[in-house]
Amino acid sequence: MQTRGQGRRSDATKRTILAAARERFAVDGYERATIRAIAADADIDPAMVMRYFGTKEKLFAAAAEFDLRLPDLTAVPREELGRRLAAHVIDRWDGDETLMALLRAAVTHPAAADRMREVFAEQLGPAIRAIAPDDALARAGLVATQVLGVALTRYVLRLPPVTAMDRDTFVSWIGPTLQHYLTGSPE
Amino acid sequence: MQTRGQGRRSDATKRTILAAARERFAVDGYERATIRAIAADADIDPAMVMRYFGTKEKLFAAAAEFDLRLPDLTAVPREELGRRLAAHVIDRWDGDETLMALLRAAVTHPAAADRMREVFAEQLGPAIRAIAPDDALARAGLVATQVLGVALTRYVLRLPPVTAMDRDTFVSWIGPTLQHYLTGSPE
DNA sequence: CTGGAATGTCAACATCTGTTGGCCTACAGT
DNA sequence: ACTGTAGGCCAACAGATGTTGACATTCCAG
Repeated sequence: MQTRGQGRRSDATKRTILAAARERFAVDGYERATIRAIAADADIDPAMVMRYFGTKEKLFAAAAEFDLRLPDLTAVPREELGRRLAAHVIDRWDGDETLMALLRAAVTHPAAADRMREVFAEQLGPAIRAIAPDDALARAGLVATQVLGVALTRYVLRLPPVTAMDRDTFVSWIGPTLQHYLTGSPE
Repeated sequence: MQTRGQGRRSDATKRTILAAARERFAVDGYERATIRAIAADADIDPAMVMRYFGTKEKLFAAAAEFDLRLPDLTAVPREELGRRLAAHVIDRWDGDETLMALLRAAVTHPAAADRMREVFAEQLGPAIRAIAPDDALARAGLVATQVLGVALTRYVLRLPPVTAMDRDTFVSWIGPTLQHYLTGSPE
């Protein structure tokens, strides 16, 4: 038995599988991402995937563990909240495929949709409650519509005008919207 | 041969199949919506579906024919554009599952994503060019992020705070955002 | 060196998928 | 009444999928 050092040898394999799974789920969505394809990407026998993760469903759950990594919004000047959040979102997601995996899967797979709701209930909700106690729930929902709308059109559907927009222009447009949802009131 | 009157007898069957297909695609997405399930819903043999539509792709294409039915925005007072568009979107989509079908499928199925881009290029793009010739493309993209974000969170993911919001509150929040994207400038 | 656990490989399973071709039925035109 | 044809049904195919169990290999503690 070995309990110190780099950990089990199989941990490396597990990580390889997870990386391949994340990519496949991100590109293909839950149904089209087959265990066999993931295993082939990882250069590993499909049976290993089952041995380590038990089931496709559990493999997805492990691969789609998702952390928004929201910054501490209470430390941000109130009038900059929107821009800061917009910048964070785009910086966080350009180049990370975990969100795409989760989003693509959430749209067709009920369990993934549950997880998506969890992520927003447990991460976005509290963060917003900390800076906007009134109507925090509604505000979080509104922020979600805009933020996930960006994720959908930019990273998943790849609408040309949206992908073409550079980071700063983006922040200048989306920032004020989020600011309004966070600190404004309906007209 | 019969060419007048109610049309062929099979046209009714076709319509039944299309209705069932729209519902299944909307609920399950492209991959999980099986021809067999659609046929069962329509109380028809799976082979009939193939006979009439040739292939699953073509069936989807026929079922996801989608019209935003945008109103004539040039007839709307400039300062009301945002609210009017927000109201239209929510009224158009509450209760119509065609959008959900298209959206769910577009996320995992490349051909459906193409169609989604077409819809926005051919319907939203021109409508916005008519009222905002400058930066029409970028503005259309921004509008798409917010509008599709609403569609995604309200009708597909069903985030509780978003589904809970009633029509008028919604319009009061989303309207100004769209107004800004249509007629404003980045900060 | 040796035995047993951890890792990995291989082949097969049951099931579901889109799709096809043959067959039956009903009915319109003659 | 006869026939051609459109509409409908059944059974089957080939391929892919998640999953499983039996077998081989590697590795390390004793």
